[in-house]
Amino acid sequence: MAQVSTGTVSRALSRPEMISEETRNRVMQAVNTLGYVANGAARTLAMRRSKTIGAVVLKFGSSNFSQLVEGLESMLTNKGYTLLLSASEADGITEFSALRAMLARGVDAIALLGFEDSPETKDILSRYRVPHAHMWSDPRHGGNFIGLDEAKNGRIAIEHLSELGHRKIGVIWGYIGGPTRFRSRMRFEGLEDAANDLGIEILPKACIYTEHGFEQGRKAINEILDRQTEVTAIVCASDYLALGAMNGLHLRNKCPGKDLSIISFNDNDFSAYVHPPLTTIHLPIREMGFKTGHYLLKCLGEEMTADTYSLDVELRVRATCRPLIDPE
Amino acid sequence: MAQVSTGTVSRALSRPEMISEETRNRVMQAVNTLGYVANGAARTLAMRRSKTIGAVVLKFGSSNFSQLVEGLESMLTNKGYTLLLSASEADGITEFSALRAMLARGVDAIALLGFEDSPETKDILSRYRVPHAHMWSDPRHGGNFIGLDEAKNGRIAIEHLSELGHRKIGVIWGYIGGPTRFRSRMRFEGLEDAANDLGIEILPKACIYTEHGFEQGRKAINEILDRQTEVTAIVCASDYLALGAMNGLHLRNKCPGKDLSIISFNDNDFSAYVHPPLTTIHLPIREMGFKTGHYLLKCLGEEMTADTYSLDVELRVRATCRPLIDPE
DNA sequence: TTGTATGCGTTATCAG
DNA sequence: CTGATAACGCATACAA
Repeated sequence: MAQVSTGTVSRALSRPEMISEETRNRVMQAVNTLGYVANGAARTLAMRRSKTIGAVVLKFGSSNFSQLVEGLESMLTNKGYTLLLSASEADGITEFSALRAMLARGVDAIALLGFEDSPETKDILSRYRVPHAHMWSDPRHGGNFIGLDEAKNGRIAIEHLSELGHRKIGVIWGYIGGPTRFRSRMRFEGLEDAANDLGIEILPKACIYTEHGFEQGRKAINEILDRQTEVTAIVCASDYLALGAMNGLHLRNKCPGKDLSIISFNDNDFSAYVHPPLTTIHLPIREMGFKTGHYLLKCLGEEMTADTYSLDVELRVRATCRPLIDPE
Repeated sequence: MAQVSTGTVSRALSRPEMISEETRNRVMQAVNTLGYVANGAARTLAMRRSKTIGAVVLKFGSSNFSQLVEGLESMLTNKGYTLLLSASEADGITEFSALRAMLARGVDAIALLGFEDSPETKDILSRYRVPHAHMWSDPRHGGNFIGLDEAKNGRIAIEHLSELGHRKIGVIWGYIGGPTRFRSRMRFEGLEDAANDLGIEILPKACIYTEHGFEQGRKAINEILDRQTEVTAIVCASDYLALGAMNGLHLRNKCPGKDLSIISFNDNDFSAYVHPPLTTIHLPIREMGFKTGHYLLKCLGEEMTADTYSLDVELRVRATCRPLIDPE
């Protein structure tokens, strides 16, 4: 329609500077009236690059699917990439098969969440030399392990409680299986270290180790209350647990933040919406998505501006209603 | 390596029944030791089908991104499809450009959320004859409009309040722009109709029309309380508003569910985790994702089992702590 | 600056 | 049942 060869059209679209203004206009004209959209499969085949990043998010408890994916996606879109998502809880979708499917789709790089790092996985990943990153894992393991300084997170919680005057505290901790265990463990170690440093006592009788969940939090706080300890504050591993604990307190006519302080890490966003406000340590999940995208695109030789995404956690005291108690 | 032609390999992989057992084994053997994964781009090019569904979720207020996408994704994965996601809030990502990008990627079908249905959009959609579905829109508009019976939802709220004996109620309603406005409007009409039918009075002085959000809910309830009306219950359009309203009650030392009943629609999941439990009308968002996937795959000629996904809403009374008041 | 020709890795058609 | 061969629609090296 523009009276030019296919090659010229191709160049007009992907490298306009190589084409004279006149022909380019003619081509664009035709493109518009025809509503022409280049065939991505053919382009991928020819260029051996799909401009697509795969993300496979294996099901696990409190995975921050939504925030993480949002962060990753917006980063990629800005650079002209798209996100191929595999987050299925369907039966038989294993680590390996999900990965295989991604590779078959021809993704340029892969973001992983909740992977066991099995031999098979490692094998297929290395065989295809696809850039990949493990999200929410231990950043000390290397460049493609994107994650938080969990020990620091734990420390922040204790420091905050210490400043408020708490001396005897309890812990409701959530069990997480698999490779993500580390983040739970690290955070707890940070907790313990800081408690030692600051002269805070973690009463074993006020510590519960349980599954994650609202119900579990409620049960846990009940048990702790039954044990009649002297704790003035409880650290919860996740906001699910914390909200359950709050509810448990209410049910026994105690007021969170007054009779017993609760501080928690918020993996999710909803802990912002409870009353009385929970003291939460905000984890930068969305930013983790940014950082993952940033890393992968850099691996692909994309020009990336300086890494401005800090993964520092941020303490957000949401105690606008009642202050945490001062035990003195 | 298996001493066969490429054609045979292709068949061994995608149509095993056409191949003798012996050669098939030989091929599989080679596939395994080689770690061979077929090139999806080439396959797509040859078959003119990508086995990929695009979802473009335009940013808007309380979109249930996460649940909706999860539902859609699990449906697709079960049928061997994958999800190409575009949910960016990046600048300049318009309805049209997002759609274009999807088409360029060669998706077989498209799921839309939050679309204005502009002329351009319609044009490109019809030009490419790609099966598509509008999620969370008015199901009365046709087969590819997947959504809820919002009028019924409104009615359910009123019926429930009526059964509990409420006679004078208020409403905190959330404004949503764009084409999704309908769901808000429909729901409200259902509310009004049912109120008329059941002899319930919606006091204008206890009605607030506002943006969605936690803060907005808090302000709204404050205003309503200031107006000193006789309402015994408030219907909130979304759980964001409801949680804000709850908080507002607490701040004025009133107890939700005792001094004033609150009922809300829960678009999100977190309203399950508050105290005292909110009476909520659970909206089947995830199921909407299922249904969308079901519809699109059927358009693509996929064998689908009978449609078992009901989009009926479900009233979930979470009043395990304190009952709604009986105003008699 | 533009046209031509070849290759990208499959699937599908058609013989054998 | 299997092998050759021609699309599939684009990018690119090379020629003009």
